[in-house]
Amino acid sequence: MPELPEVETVRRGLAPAMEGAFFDRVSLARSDLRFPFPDAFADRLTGAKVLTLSRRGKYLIAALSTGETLIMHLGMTGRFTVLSTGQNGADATSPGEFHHKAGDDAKHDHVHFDLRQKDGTIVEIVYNDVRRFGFMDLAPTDGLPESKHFRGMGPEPLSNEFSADILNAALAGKATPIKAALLDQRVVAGLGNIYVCEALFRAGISPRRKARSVAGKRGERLAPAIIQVLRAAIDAGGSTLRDFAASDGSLGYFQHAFQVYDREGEPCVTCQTPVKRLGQSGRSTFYCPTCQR
DNA sequence: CGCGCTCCCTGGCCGC
DNA sequence: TGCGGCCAGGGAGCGC
Repeated sequence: MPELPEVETVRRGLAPAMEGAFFDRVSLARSDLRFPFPDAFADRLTGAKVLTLSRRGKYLIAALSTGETLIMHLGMTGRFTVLSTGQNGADATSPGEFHHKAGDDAKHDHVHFDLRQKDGTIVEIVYNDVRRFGFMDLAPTDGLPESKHFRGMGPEPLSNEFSADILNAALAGKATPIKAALLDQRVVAGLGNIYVCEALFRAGISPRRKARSVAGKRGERLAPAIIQVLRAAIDAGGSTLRDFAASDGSLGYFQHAFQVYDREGEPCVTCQTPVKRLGQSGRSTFYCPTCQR
């Protein structure tokens, strides 16, 4: 479940291999993931230089020298593995040069990128996605914020565009439970089920409370709680939870710091009340019925 | 338009 | 030991 911290961790893992490098070869094992790849996907990438690798919400964004941007979403189980062949391209197709990728099944390797580095070496990046909820797209770099994946997306929670006032304004008038509101990428970008549960716990707010009743005093607590839990998770290198591995194959440790998520029946870290599980908008919500009001 | 629900996809896990 | 069913969940789409 890569959410913002995990995607940021992946970005940091991929950036050294991608920024300033050229797509030397692109190959697809199938014509679609969650959605079909865009027309001539491989051709449009081949030869392009990666100018920057950034992130918006849960999306990875590679700005290219061609005027297009490569947009990548990891869905539920998407992972990137960086394979250094140590040689300049000739070895890239030699099976002996491929490093073993612990935990991955090659039958779910869907995309291969060969990236030619400034020093001429080739670094291979493999995208593996068991459930194929991830996808890739290309869009003109010019006007990207208004393109379909980003239009209407809420503020980046770790940027200056996010604050308690901004959050309160987005929640005002919403009758939906605060849990559902925070999962809505138009309210704030990058939160998923885990970090919404954790942020609500840290802010002492019940996931069942109407969003509009959070706007105000509780919103003053919620915005900092969101920022803090995301920062802590990024610092820990992202959580791993079942399917996730960082792009360099290492695992994060934030999962050990979950205070409510996936802890049904276990004692609340604050008051010892058993953590409750609740179904909301088709997802599980975990919360402390005593601490969260 | 806002809101809530289903679907997509696979593998891990649980109960029988 | 095998098998059926449930669960994980981000985002698109659809219906009310």
